[in-house]
Amino acid sequence: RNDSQRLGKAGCPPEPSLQMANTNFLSTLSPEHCRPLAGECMNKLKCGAAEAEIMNLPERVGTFSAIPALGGISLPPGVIVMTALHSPAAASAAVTDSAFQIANLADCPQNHSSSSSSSSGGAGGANPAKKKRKRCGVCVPCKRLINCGVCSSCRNRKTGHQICKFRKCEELKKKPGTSLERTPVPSAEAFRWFF
DNA sequence: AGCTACGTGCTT
DNA sequence: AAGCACGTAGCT
Repeated sequence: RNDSQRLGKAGCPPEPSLQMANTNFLSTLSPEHCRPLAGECMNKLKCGAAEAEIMNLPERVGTFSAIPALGGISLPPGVIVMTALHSPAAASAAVTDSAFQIANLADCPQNHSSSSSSSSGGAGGANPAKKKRKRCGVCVPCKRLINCGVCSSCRNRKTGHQICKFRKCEELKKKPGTSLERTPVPSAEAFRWFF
């Protein structure tokens, strides 16, 4: 059983434009895709909450007053986006897709991995150089939820053991040590996710 | 135990 | 340099 099967109708057509179209925002609206498709840490409760919030959006999209964290303050969408992206407080009460995923980062094992992995390692980091890096979770590829199903990584999943090329984290593409923690997402990209 | 996907060596 | 194949870390 390959991923495209597990993801249901996931295999998207080879057209780049269509692939961009399925760049995960809409899919996030579906509860089904709320599940950890990529084996990442998606807290089910949060999923449900965010899902409910997202469901609220369409009817209030004019003012975005549906965002509880902002106390019903009406602001232009752009302002909300930027706020959500850069304010941890806003992000923790995520409503938007991007903010939702940022919020989930807080729950990612990588953020408390210092305790869990080092202890579970038995040797407990006796071999830190061997440690696998983890996806940043904020870059565009990381935000993709669906395997394209047509790239070499998808096609060769059995032997290649690689994540879909369109989902390969930008940070992981670089050599270890060449990055400054997390690469901030360009604001233009943020808008793209939001709308 | 089984799965996903990172790291790395080999091949093209 | 890019792609492929494999080992295996990390997670469920």
